[in-house]
Amino acid sequence: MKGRKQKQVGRKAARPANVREALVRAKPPLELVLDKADIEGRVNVGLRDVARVAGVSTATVSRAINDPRLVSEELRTRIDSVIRHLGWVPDGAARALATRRSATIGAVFPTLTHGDFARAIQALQDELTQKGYTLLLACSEYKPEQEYRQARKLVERGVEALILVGEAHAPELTDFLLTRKVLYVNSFVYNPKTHGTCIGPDNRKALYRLTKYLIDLGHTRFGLVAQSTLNNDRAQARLQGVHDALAERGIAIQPSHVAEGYWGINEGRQLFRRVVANKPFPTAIICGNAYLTVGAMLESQAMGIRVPEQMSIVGYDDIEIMNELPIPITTVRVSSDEVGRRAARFLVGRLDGQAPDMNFECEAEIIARASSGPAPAG
Amino acid sequence: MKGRKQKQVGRKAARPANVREALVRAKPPLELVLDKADIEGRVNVGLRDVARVAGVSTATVSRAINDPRLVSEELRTRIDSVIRHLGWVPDGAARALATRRSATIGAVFPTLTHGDFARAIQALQDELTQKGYTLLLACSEYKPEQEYRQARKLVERGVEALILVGEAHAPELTDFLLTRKVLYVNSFVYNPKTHGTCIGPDNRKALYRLTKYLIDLGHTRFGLVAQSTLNNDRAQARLQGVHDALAERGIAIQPSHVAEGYWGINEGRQLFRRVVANKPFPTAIICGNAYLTVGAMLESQAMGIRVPEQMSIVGYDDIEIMNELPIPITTVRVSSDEVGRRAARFLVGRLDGQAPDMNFECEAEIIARASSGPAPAG
DNA sequence: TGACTTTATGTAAGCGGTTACATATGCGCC
DNA sequence: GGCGCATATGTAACCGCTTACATAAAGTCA
Repeated sequence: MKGRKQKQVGRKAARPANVREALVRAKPPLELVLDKADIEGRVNVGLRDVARVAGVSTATVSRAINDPRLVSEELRTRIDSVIRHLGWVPDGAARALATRRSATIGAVFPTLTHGDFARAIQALQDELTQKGYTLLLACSEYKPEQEYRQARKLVERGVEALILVGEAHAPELTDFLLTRKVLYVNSFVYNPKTHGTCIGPDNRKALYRLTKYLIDLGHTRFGLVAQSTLNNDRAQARLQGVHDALAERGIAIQPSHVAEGYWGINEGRQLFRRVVANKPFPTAIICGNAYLTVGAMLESQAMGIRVPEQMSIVGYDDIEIMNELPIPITTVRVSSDEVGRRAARFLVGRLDGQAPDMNFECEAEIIARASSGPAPAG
Repeated sequence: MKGRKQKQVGRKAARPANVREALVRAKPPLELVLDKADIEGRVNVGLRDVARVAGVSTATVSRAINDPRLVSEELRTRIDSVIRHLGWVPDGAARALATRRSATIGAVFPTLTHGDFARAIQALQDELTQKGYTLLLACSEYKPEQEYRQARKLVERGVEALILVGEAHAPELTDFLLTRKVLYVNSFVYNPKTHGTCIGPDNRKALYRLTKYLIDLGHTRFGLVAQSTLNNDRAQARLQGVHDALAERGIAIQPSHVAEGYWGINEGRQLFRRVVANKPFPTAIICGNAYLTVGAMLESQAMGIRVPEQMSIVGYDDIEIMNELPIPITTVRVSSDEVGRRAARFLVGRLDGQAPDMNFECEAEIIARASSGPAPAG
């Protein structure tokens, strides 16, 4: 690194006494001193410079900014003004190193482009900022191995805790967290049986209940526009919920009425077409996420299917458009905000040595709208 | 801080020679040494421990991980295995402090919940990760003063550069960046006249052209479902573009045909109702952002207005649903990905001492769809 | 073969803060 | 007045890495 200056032997020894004492005694006009300090050649002002110019020790400056009560009124104001004039900003890395606290919390989300994750992140951030922490964010793109790498990097960056999504992680990651004793939480899931604290909805239960709701409406022929369960334990759990509810009533689902895909309105359309291609088509379609649902709904309308008279369509996740389409869609609402906020509070609490290690189940509420109704007669 | 151990006088002096030499000569089974190291009482393993266990100097370990070519094959593998066994993760803060490089870039976005910002952020992150940087993210919630605070905090955290959105910032922020000589870019805008590099579409021009496109279709009665211009220079510029185009043809817009609001489909609906309440209603409605547009479109359909026969509706920003509604919507497409990617490349380039300081205008393309057509006769 | 590179490693001084411990001063009270 | 204690400041040793400089060993070449 070429920026580094030549050895600065004697720096420490040469400076303090004379300069400082001169200052203390003479108290030259502040401006003058500042200019001098500027000129002196150091690229970045440091706490030491503040101390020198203010004529105090580094310890006092440090105290003045971290716990002002420890410093006399007079020095405090003097130091403050020097800081302002010098435009000094404390160096986070140095502070982190010295205190061994980074006041940073990391999060690895599959993606930012899902509205619910975005909302959770925003809530997370608000909450953390409020408590004096910073969020360090990374994306796994639904790849466990990338999740592992990112989490590692975050730990390397000194995060004091980690927020993950889901409960299924690469084994390396679990090992890593365990051996390093990293505090973390699995968000967007509720499954007390797995390792680690979890904060989120019980995905299985949510879809179990949604399915039962449809069964109670008399439906027996179901179709699934499912989200790929690859590397997505939430989607898996939801699917499980559907199957559990159906099995309970001895209802079988025809394989050709199940289509699995990723994400997006258009994808939803395609999958929907595939599902309804096999007559007699299902009277109830359950979709795996919000955008797939919107796609299914739009396609059903394009195909002239009457909803809910001929067919009920329900989804998961309650984004605004679910309620704004010509036929508002029945769905499951989970407060992503709450997930984010709770996760933040939990971790901060633990870091501050409070808060028991407790799982938290977020409400998953069925919002019944016009897209679902009784099964058509016959 | 109670975690700190008692003064460790003599630590440095006492350790190296004897222990190390013993190791080098004796080469006891690795496992044994590891246990010992574990037991030794230090909570976190550090590079020093790795060095000690591997029987080399700290410098060698450092080199082995940062520039392996400098270390002999033999030592390299020995060190690697010790690192793995010890589960050591280098301390980012210490490294940042020593190198005075954080390999971190900060970004302050108004919100994460806008799809285009989310996409830009994701692109940003991908690109940065690829180049070995980390993204530190913050939200301003459209408040300049919060933007300032967040940016400051990011600088404190040691970011080497900053990505902002828009060109209008709190004066304190501009000052701060200037005096601290922080590298930054204004994203999502293109206006070479302002201070700082900008990367994004020319918002004014984009809507100027969109408006002209409508004028060329024969429209003369315009309505605006505008996004609030408060603290949003992009929205302002877009509005300006509309006005410029209209002024050029001497077209006046009736004040009652302008409604301003924030965000959301529902908001779009309300604003749309307000605009069309004043007969004769406009034959062309220009909306300020994607969700307002969707709202306007849905409401127009709910009201039974025939689009585009009676009225053209156009928007800004091309999110998926714009193309999936029964009447696909004409809009302006800006590649948020590109904005993010370019911003990342630019900053990384500058940091590495390449890349000239150059503004970049992203294409803003008009995507003509079914929602716009010739003005109704008469 | 000896002076001169090159290559592999070690030594120790930082990086810019924090904080334990030492010191100095002021105050209350017997 | 002297003792104890609280308050305000200073001194300097760390935090866990990197890296300039020093050193030693192994080529290279005239």
